[in-house]
Amino acid sequence: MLTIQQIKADPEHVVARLAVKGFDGKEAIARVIALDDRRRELQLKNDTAAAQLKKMSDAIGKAMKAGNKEEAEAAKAEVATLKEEQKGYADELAKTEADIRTELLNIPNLPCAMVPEGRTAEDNVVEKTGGPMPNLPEDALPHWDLAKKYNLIDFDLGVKITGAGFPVYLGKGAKLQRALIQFFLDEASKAGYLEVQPPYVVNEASGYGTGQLPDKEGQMYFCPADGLYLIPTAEVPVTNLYRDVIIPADRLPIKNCAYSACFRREAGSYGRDVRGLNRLHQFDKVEIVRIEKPEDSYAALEEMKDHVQGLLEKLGLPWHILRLCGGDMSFTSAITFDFEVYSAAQKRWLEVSSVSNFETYQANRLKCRYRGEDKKPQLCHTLNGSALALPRIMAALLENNQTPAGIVVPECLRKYTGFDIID
RNA sequence: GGAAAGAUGGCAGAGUGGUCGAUUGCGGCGGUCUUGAAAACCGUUGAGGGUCACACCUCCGGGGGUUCGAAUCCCUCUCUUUCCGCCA
Repeated sequence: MLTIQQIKADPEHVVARLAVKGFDGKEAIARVIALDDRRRELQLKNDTAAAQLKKMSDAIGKAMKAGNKEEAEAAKAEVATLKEEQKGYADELAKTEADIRTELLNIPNLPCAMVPEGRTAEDNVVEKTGGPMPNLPEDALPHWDLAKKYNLIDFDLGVKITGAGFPVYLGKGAKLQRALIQFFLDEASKAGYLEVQPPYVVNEASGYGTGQLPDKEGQMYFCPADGLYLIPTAEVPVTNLYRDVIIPADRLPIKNCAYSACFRREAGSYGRDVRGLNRLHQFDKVEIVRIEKPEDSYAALEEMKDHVQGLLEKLGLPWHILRLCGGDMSFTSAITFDFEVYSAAQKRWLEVSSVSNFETYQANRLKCRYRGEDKKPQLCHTLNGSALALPRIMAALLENNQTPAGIVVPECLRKYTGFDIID
């Protein structure tokens, strides 16, 4: 969430930036400022009363010890009214603080200066394009047909044992999945990311820490008996490793990568978007997460983009990078770049990675801080990116690499798959 | 699933109603000594709010209560550990 300091420093600017995200924050910001003013006022009153109470209690203690019974009793009576007064302040203070938090939780992050204006995905800016565009014959098959033809994925079996959106990978399909995971993890390790294996289920505090709660409550699978959420991305457990910690400056940057299964309810999706591997309830992803000093975070973001681009280059897929416009960005992000690959038989671009800088927005919720030169703890910047999500990579690979002889496995994966063609 | 114990500062670990935000040890930082280092010794070392800066206030897992006064007593929730059972 935004910090009070951020908001109070320049409220007009905050409202203006929120507008870029299509969020009308004028009233909410005004409410936050009013609440905070009230909070300070109450804080002062409460502190004064509490200090007075403390002094009087000490005096009573001393009187008791000295044996001045009557004096102590008299003081007790006096304390009672003051105590009543102080309790009133304390209660209202607590309520005001809770109100501020509620307001802040519902205000999205500010898009940074580089974010283009826009409402929808149509307004995203194509920033860079690369990779060889395949030249497929007219009768090229979409990946769901290829998956069936080569017995790589059984969607119906998934429906039987679980439901739609939970495919079963078989044989070379399963091996290709495993190869991709290993390839991605190895590449991340080479780039200096520490590999982490996190739990796939997290508690409520972690959900709030990275901003899935309360914003995307309905998008996560929830286990009511235990109050736990299935992770929608490894970003959640990995970033939350740094919740409530103060990191010594010399330990930054922190670079972690993690493979995990990801679970998303995807309520409200339908149509061609969900066909085959395009949108699943469970999928695999390798995620990279960084904790940075504020002054380093944008350089880190570039490095992450280069890393993702490198993966797509090695896989030989046609890709482009979108700079998301304000309206298409997520609640918590300050800037996001989406990577899409071209799925040649479907003739459409598929999102395979999303690389974001959250600046201090997540860190403020997480209370993830570092101690710099001046000894005072201050908020870190957090970043993350997919490197990469598997299903659409799989879809594009199957479609783009189909030949009359079979599906050609990219060179970089062969040492993991143990085969170079699917036939 | 059954039983017990516990939750205190970066860590370990005291503290059972009155200057306790908290003894002490380790670790960290600064210094003395040393050519340098180690050892030893001295000092320092939590977070949040608030202030120009002080003052001041809050925080001993969360919430509630008793009391003039709670880390300490009571209730409740959560979590952790250990033992038994079951099991990969």
